[in-house]
Amino acid sequence: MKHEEAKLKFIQGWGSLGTNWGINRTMAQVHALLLISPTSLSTEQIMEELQISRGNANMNVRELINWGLVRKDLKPGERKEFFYAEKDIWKAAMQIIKERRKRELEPLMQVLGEIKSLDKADDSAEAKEFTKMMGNIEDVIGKADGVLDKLSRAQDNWLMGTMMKLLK
Amino acid sequence: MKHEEAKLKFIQGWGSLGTNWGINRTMAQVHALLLISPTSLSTEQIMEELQISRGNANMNVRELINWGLVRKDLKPGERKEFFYAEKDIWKAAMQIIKERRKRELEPLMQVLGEIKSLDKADDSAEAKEFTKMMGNIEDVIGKADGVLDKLSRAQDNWLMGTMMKLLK
DNA sequence: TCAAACTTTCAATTTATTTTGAAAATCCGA
DNA sequence: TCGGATTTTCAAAATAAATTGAAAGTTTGA
Repeated sequence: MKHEEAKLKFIQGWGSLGTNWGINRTMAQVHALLLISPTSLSTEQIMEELQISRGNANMNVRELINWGLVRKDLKPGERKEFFYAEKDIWKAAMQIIKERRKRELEPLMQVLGEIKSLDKADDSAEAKEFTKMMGNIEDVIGKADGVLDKLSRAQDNWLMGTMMKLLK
Repeated sequence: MKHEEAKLKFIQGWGSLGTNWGINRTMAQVHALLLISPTSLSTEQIMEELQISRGNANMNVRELINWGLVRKDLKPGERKEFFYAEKDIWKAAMQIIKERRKRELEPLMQVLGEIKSLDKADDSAEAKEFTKMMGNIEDVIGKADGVLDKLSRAQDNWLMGTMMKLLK
């Protein structure tokens, strides 16, 4: 397979993967493009390679920066901004886990906490099942949250070692 | 908080969580509704509770059945179909992991395999970075895939015990 | 076999999301 | 401070995804 062909295929693939995970296609494609680029790229280069508008390119690069997946690379003597992606996929994955945990799991736990304070006077079968389910969900999500939290802090502590054994 | 209010809040919350994970809002809401219902529900009841059309209800129930999260519950003497959801959230989570792994990770690994067979004659910096990155990604994804695979098979083997220790 | 009960399909519509592109804002050297 | 280079914003347009609802299909009891 030729380089250009493979590159396109990868950008495509990464893009549609993103789509399945609630990440917009273009953002994932910009990420893919930066991942495989040995040098940092300007907005123009991104526009050119992906055939997207300036506004779109700008927006998605900004968002990738918010996610902590991409950084600005200011070159001396250049007024333009260049961008590069964290190349260590493991680190990038941890970064994504960390962000999603913060953005989604934490609020959900919060909501579950509120909801659980259900009127105890209501003892219908429905209300009982509901309360039970809330406890159950909170428990499982809480545990998942705990693992992800540990995992995302795990760059150099015991859990990493433990996980690595599982991964061997 | 009153039961009806809490119920609504939960259905809402579960729905918007789904949205962030590439699952359509209604499907997640139907799932939420069935999760907290102590009895199985008919299509009519689902339409009524969520204020959605018959077609929509049918489609999303079908999809939940495909995901292995919901089953038909045929009541003797009733011609209608009723539906109930797996109530053990841990099992449901495993089911989701299993499905997504099959639907997304496996195809991605496949694509990466193809892409890696890159024309070795091309020794530009770009091509080298690309090949390196493909190897890196395949490695991380392969490991994640391995963990998820083990996890989803883990109902009663060693990994479950090991994970449980991490979770304590 | 018929017909009512029920489920599924799918083209048309509605709703939500993404993208564009040009104007406004910002930045920076002289 | 000015003016060109660059980035950011955002209303409008384009695209994508979800939803409806009625027609078609299926199942079942008599």
